[in-house]
Amino acid sequence: MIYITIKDIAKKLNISIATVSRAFNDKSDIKLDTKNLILKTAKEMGYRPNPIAKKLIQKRSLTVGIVVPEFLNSFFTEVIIGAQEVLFEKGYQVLITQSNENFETELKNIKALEDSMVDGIIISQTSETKNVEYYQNLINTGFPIVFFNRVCDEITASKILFNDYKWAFFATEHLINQGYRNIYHLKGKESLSLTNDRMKGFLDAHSKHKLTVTKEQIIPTGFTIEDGQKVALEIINSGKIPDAIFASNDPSAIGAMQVFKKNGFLIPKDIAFVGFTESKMGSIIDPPLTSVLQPAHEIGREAARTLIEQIENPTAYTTQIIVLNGQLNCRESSNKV
Amino acid sequence: MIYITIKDIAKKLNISIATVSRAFNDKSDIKLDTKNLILKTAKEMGYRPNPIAKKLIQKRSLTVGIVVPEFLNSFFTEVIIGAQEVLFEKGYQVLITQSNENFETELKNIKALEDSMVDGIIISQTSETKNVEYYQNLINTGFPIVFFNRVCDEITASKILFNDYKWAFFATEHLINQGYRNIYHLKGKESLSLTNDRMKGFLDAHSKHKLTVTKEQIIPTGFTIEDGQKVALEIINSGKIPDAIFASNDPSAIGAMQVFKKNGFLIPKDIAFVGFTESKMGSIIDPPLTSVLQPAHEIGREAARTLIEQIENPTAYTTQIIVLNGQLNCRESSNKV
DNA sequence: CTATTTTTCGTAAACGTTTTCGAAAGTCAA
DNA sequence: TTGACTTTCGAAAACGTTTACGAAAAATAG
Repeated sequence: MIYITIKDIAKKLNISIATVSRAFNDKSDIKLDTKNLILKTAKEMGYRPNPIAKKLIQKRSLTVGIVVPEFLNSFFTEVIIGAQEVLFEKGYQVLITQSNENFETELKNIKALEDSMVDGIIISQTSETKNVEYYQNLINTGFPIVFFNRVCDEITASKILFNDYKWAFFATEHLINQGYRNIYHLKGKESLSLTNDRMKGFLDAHSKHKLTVTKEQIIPTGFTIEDGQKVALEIINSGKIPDAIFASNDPSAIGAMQVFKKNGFLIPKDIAFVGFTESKMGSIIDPPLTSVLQPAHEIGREAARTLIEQIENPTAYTTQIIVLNGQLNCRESSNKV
Repeated sequence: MIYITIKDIAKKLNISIATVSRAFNDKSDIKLDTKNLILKTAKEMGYRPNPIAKKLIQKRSLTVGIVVPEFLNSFFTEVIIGAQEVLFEKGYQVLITQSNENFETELKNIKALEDSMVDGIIISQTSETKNVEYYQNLINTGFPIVFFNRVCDEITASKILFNDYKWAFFATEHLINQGYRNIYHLKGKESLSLTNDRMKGFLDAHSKHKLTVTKEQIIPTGFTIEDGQKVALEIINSGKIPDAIFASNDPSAIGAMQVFKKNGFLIPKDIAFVGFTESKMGSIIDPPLTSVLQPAHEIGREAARTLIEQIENPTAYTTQIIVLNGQLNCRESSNKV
């Protein structure tokens, strides 16, 4: 690969490289004629500016990194698509990494992105993330970071959030309104604040309707289909069967639902299900799964917007907490007849 | 953000920057003592090498780009995960872009990646891709590219393929063996070679069993759930109902299946379904969808391996066509009882 | 026509590395 | 002690840009 540089153009036109550079950067101190000449011959020669050199001198990479815990579920990929839209529009490159729900990998990703000199990072943490120190240090140096979805309360930074409490409350209340009285909650990993928020919503909905919740009704679970299956088996084996399950995400709800179905339970007659974070799978499974729709696309766009603001205005910037709205998609899985 | 450079280290230790550089690059011409001293003080000072400067001088970015048509379906994300594994291991950064099944966007992505000076590209084209010129030019300049899954026959380059013909043949034969005799094929977009390969497999399986195929049995379709739903409606409205459908991917099979179910057809009793490219959704839908499993993960790894080979050995390299093996996951949707 | 301002351009330094070349210092044998 | 190697290091150029500074040229004012 042979690259044409501004030197080549300068030599050919017998002018200085400074002038050539000016032609490409919309500088005022260049005659229109020469500018056009340069642009024309540059095109003829097949010149393409070297972004690496530009980055080196401008100390900006025009690249931002995105870190997600996984991308097999469509939630994160939709967020990414949304973020990419606004980032591309503003001329930013996007580096995507996934942590495989593993904190070590997450840190590696962050460091790799730092090494790539990204101008900022959009991140949703793994469910294993505990060590907050690294992030806080990074943030303290002024490095632009925006968190979304999976965040730690202890970190002070801009966050794009969903009102997990409110929607968990609504989802639970929906079940209560349908007449369900013995509802179990599959809550996620302890380290995430969304876990507690959703649980609190679950609890408060019960309080509001003067229903008590016992310890057994709340079961720590992971976020995968397999986790849901495992928990469902345990419940069935215990012999105490709830009449409804509110899971803190769709995959675990689906996993549990599969196992109950396989064991002869009718849904929603014997046991109802509500998930969280609307997934394509949820609308396809039989019966279709009631779930809280998170505005994934909008979350991505908002995160990107916030990050760009922080990058391009580092001094005036103050951390923002943005809470987006959702929707409860009621479907058959929770429809008491 | 204040960066420590090798200059700072050199100044502090009263040595030259050349020596500092040598310490970090495992060069032989440096005393072990000084090397250790440099490494130690560098660490103390919080030095991190500037990858941009390194790229500029080394004319290599140690970054490769991945372009996929979409990533809402798990196939492509799994390929990406596989590719990332081997690329990260070899020290490469990965830039992921998605084209939204749009050829314009695909070209934009390619150009953005070129501008980022990636060392090579792994790509699966959109179903709209027709203009082959751009790629052929790029390849002719010696730029390393590896294609996978969605490829054009006219382009000569390294490709990681799946034997679409063979597995479409097996899938069809499976239906025939189950006793189905009036099988429709939802084929994909014309521009992709996999479309024709899968159709040929479909046809040849019929020939082998001395069954004729009429024109009506082959229906051009898109790759989404919605496309499948649309086609299913058309079939139902036409009044001529096949006893089985072999779709050229899972989403279109699932979409069609949903519509048939909703219209009172029993699956697989009234109509059987077979998909292609095993998806998570396929195993979750009721009844579970028979589908051809593509080794997505392995495809990614193989593509990465091939690309790295080409990047690191540009002269000796010859284009490779690698064909990977699959598996037919027989499930209830095609199980004639 | 001179003086002043404005426009246009070239020189050179800078960004943070790697690397070539040559020189200084150390080692070893005779 | 001398010469020949070997080891270790520094000076400086290079990668492809941008940009501050100043000078030349052109335009304008008086």
